[in-house]
Amino acid sequence: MNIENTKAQMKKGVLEFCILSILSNGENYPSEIIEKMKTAKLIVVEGTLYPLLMRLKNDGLLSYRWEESTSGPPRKYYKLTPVGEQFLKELDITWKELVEAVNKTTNPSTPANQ
Amino acid sequence: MNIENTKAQMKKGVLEFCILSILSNGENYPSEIIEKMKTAKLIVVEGTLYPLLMRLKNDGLLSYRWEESTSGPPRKYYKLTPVGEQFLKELDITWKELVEAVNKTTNPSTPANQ
DNA sequence: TTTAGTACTATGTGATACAAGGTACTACTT
DNA sequence: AAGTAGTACCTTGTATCACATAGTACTAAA
Repeated sequence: MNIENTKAQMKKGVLEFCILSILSNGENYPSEIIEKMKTAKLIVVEGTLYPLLMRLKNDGLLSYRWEESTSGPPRKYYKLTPVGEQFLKELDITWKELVEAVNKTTNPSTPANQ
Repeated sequence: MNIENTKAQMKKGVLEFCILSILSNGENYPSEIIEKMKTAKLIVVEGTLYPLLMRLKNDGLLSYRWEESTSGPPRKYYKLTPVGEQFLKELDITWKELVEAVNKTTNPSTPANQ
């Protein structure tokens, strides 16, 4: 049992939310997503991101188009589908509820209401 | 892919944090923990909690004592060990960092500092 | 042709929330 | 005494996901 493992566990489910959020601001290809996550201090590696994008695409939340690159192989630019946008809204609520629930549990001295 | 599954995934790693937090305020036995979590809108079932408590105990973060009950079988009252208290402090930091990272990713228009 | 850099893909492992089922103790009823 | 309900603790099997690792393929420069 160590902090690193717990951090990894805490990230589960949250990555999905972050990726959809990033794509809601416009098209991105995987390496860009990794960069943006890193900027926000959320380290994600290829082995995590690619399967996740594949899953989101297969579930109809994302679509992509190929685009040639002048500096390497072609890139897959992903974007949200209407279903993805709807799902993102629900995830946003879910995340806020989780944060509030955790705060209630960990700060019982400062109840939110009552 | 549905919201319920994502909720379950988001809870990973967070439950550990919540349970340690609850126990930092004093001894509790499992059913009490489940009740307190439910009050905070964090539904946890026995099949999740018991293995988790066992693991935390085996890792030296928790200890317990038996106490007779007037209304059923004896109860296991859990409490934090010094190691558990230290770990909780680190988890608290980890949680705050995660919340900030997610907020940065999902609200890029309102950077926290810069 | 070789090497380096970029980009995408696939496989196997470990951790964990949960469903479902089981054991055991107490108190009340018949 | 036997049966029932309620409470409490425990175990097993499944699905999901982050990650490490390794691999494929394209471009450009040496």
